[in-house]
Amino acid sequence: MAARSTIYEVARRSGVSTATVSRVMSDGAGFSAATRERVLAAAAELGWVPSGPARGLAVRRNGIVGVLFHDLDTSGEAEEESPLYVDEVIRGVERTASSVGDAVLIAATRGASGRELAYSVAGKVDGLVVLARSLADRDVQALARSLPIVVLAHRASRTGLDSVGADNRGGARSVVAHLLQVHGFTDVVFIGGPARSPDSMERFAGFRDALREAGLPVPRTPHAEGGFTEAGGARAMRGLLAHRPPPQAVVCGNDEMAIGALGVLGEARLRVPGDVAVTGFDDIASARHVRPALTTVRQPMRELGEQAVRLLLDRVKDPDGQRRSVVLPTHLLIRRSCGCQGRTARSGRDAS
Amino acid sequence: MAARSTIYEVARRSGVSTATVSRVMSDGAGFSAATRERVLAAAAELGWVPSGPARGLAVRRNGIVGVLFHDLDTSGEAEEESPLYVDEVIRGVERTASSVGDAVLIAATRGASGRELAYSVAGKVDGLVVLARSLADRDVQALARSLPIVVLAHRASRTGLDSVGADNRGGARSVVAHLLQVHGFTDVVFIGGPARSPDSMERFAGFRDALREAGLPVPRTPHAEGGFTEAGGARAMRGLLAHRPPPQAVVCGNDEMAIGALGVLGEARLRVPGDVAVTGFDDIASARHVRPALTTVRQPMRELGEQAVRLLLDRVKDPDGQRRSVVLPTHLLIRRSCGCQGRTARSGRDAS
DNA sequence: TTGTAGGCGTTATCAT
DNA sequence: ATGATAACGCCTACAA
Repeated sequence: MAARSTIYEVARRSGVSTATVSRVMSDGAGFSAATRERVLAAAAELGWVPSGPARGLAVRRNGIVGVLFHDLDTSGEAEEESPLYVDEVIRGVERTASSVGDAVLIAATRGASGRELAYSVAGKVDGLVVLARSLADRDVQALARSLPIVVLAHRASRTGLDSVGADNRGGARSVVAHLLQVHGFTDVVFIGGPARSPDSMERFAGFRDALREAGLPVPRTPHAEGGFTEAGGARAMRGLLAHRPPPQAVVCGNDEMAIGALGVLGEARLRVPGDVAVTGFDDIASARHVRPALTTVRQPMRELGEQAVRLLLDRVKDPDGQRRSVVLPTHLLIRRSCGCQGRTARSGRDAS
Repeated sequence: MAARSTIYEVARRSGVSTATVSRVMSDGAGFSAATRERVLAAAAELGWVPSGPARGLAVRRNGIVGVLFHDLDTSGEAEEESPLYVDEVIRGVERTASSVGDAVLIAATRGASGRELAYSVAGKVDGLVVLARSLADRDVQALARSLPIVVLAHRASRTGLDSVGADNRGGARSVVAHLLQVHGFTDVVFIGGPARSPDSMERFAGFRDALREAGLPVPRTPHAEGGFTEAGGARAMRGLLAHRPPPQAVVCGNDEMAIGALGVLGEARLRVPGDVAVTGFDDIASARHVRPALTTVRQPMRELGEQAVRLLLDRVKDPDGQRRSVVLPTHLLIRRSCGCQGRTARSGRDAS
């Protein structure tokens, strides 16, 4: 592998100046067809790839948007937090970024080491979308001073930045209302995700909304905590069963925990939905493959990523425009695990 | 959002030269504690984030590794090619890249537009891992002239570059051998992925190996083609059933197609594994959630990404070192869909 | 149509 | 311990 060649070599080889090479490469005008051919030929012969950094320095734009997300320890242990969610968001980001010719820089923060990485990434991109819990609020604020940032799944109010999120609260409220109204349950428990997850908190709030509206007692905290993982959901379910009679329904903060709960209920010889109903949140692929198929709330993960990039690109163009905050609707997906046969309803609301 | 500040402003504000600021930021030596404090304070006040491109230009290293993969059209249509595989690979790449402080630039190619994107990405990274079918061979070769590249899931021999892949052939051979030897099947069909997919071709080769070794007739081409998607697998299965009596077993090129086939068999009132056995490949999450749980071959997707980056980083350090090619072992995962009750066996081989 | 030259923000080499 | 200053590779007026 030869060393990277530069615009100077291309210029010399094709007998023109670097300015002309640059013009040719940027499809600009101001050169003859013959010149163009010579330049292109020289470039091809040398296998020249223009330096992104050099160009970025010159035009003050890198053509890169960054995504910061949270990942568990690199230790390779069993507990994996819902990679599917993040992956879908990233996919959305990638699609809309590449539709305008931008590439996507991704970086996962893991505890303390994340701060450094975040700053490093910030220096390389034109803008940053920051997922929940990937970076401390004060660092987000600090970075926001020098580049456009949109936060995703944060409690928007706290940052004052452009933000996008899903209607977690409304979605949770609608599954729970379904459980209470259609199935007439009165003994319903909630298995939450990580305590500080905004998503988990909002979903629990929706859970409480539904109970309150039904005139049932409203718990102050989730009945158990499963860290958004399948193993965690299983553990939480086991804990629940150890301390009390089985509830009529268990509402899980996400699908993986619901799947974990399903497994434990099966081992305990409890029928789902016959003995206890189960619901999830997100609608990951496994939700419809698991048996019974999981009643859940779909959140538009990919669209979240897409919207985030749209806001970001707009912000890059207009750094001082008005702040925007969009919340995407969620949809109730009724399958078997709640006791229904498979209808579908909708819920959620649009945004500002 | 203020404009990005520069090292000059930090230098002026802290009353030192840019050289000193640079030294402080790079944890180097050669400055007093007091100076260090002043510089850090000034940097914090200004919210300064060093410019990645500028630094990259100066040190000739960006701290970015790129990943090029293939994605279907952005049209948002139904058919999604196994995102899970790519996501896992990317995750592996991200983990080992970030373990050395590098960030990851991802870009999906979609048909023709991909070429341009690929060249643009190549200019921004220190090295590139190129997944199968994301870029034409000649372009890979061209890019390889100016930066380190490792190909993933290519037929290594064709490129002459560092490469990593999984033992697809051995894995496929082992499931099929299981079907033939343990279950005594003689009428087994293969549903392949995209015709030009190296992975699919290798798996089909393994399928043929097993038949040949068992003294059974060996087909020249897959019995059907399902494009690696769930919908495609369903379509392929339907086609098969329309033209012939149900086979004893259907071996699918990947898990999503197997899941699609499972659905169609159910609709056709054929029992799995009672009437026909089904196997997959990859071991995606849904494979163990679907009923019956899918007998499949696990390929170490994340490790593929990790290995790729290791080779890449080594290559960056030693551009002229010897070419390396690693093939990771695959594992047979026996579950229910083949007719067993859930044992587990292994298969595969290591590499050079 | 084409060339010259300054600037983009850092790092690194010499001096001091 | 600190400061000038020349790269790094490209773009873009400004000239010609």
